[in-house]
Amino acid sequence: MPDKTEKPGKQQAADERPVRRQARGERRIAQLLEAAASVFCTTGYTAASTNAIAREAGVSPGTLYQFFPNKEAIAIELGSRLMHRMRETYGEALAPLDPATPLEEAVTAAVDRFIDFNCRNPVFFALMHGPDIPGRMAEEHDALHATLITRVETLLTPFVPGMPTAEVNRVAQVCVGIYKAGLELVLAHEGAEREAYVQELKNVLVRYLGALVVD
Amino acid sequence: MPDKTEKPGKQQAADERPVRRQARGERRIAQLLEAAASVFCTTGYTAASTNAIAREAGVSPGTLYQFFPNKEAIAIELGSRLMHRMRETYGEALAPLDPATPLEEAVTAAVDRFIDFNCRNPVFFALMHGPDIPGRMAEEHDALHATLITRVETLLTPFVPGMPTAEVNRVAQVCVGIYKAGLELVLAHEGAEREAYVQELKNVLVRYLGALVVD
DNA sequence: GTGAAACGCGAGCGATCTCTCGTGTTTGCC
DNA sequence: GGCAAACACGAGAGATCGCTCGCGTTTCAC
Repeated sequence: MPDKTEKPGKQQAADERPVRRQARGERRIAQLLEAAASVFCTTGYTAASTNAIAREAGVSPGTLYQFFPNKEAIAIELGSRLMHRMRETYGEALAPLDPATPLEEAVTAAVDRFIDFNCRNPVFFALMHGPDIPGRMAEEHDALHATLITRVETLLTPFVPGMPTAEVNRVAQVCVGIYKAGLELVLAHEGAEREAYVQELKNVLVRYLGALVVD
Repeated sequence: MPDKTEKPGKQQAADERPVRRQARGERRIAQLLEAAASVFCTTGYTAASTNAIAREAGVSPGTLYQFFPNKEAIAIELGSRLMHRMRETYGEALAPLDPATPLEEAVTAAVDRFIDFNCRNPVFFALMHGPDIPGRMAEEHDALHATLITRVETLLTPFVPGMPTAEVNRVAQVCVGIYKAGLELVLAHEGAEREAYVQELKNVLVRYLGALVVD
């Protein structure tokens, strides 16, 4: 039974009470989500135990379940807040491009933004990457992936005017795949080495897409 | 306590008996490994239960533990046999290249071979991909990854004569990352669509590496 | 044929994990 | 101040999983 009562003041279906949160409760929720992020990062979702999350947050298991109906809901809410933060950080993300923008610049901007976000929020990668995502998490995951693909497609379209949509979709899938692989390498290194991998990721994308543009 | 007694006739350390396998036992082992491959493919390593593997193989849990000391040993042995099959299928893998071979041909040959192997043995991907690999599996994983990187480096060297080794290593890491991402997309599709993704993967690698060659 | 060892079974032990429940404390509203 | 609801606790119920153990069956060397 999912708990939609994180925000107070919303009317519910007949079988759920509003549960008016106090300031203390909101603080606990934030605390628990932060602890969950930490635990998910180090052990992954499935291996993370709710008791470990509660311990990390310095509360009892019972308290955790005061705010989340189950372990999955923690990850869902965490992912949701991450998505929200991502949207508000980048507005409409890698969106507004006048067709005059050169490809290299567009790729650089998009990669820089996403890499930056993922470096600041390593949980994002941990939640998205694992094959250990159960039930409703998978839906959320697929939805995010789909919107990402769609956005890349619209980003791509002006650069490859005559390409059939099926092929555009394929190219977008490949781009996202490349980005994920690059992100993994980037997160695995630090400092100058990390910067070098970022540059390499940009190179891969620019050269791949560049060949399609002049084609 | 790891069990090195899969092959009969080997002398052991003082604390382990040889355990002379009968033909029946070898058959059971193959049966169990096949079942494990199936279960690992559908649920991943950590989520796979030894009881499920035994059930899939049509034997009791006790019988499974007659041949494997623990769950990890199953994955280890499975990975080991997979590696062996890979080596014997491709000899020294993507090895002998006279320097006259054009880049595109080299990439095509290497990608085709690896993709083919991974399509025939989907467990390989399942075992390598998950972040859910515990203990000694991780070592095996890292070892394989390292040898793969090294091989790609030596493959790469004749094409980029003046490049410093650190950069060669980075390029190899990127290539392997790209391959993994491409493999995931390839395995997610079938028929003509799959072929198209294989071609796209080759394109990415050729264009990325091509720019380094003429550089 | 006979004995030893390999094979096979399945109930169940111990550990772990998710989630509950009874009880006590704090907070906010009148 | 008083009361209802939100918050907090932690033992433990219930389920699952890896793995064991005792005992019965099959195989094989002699």
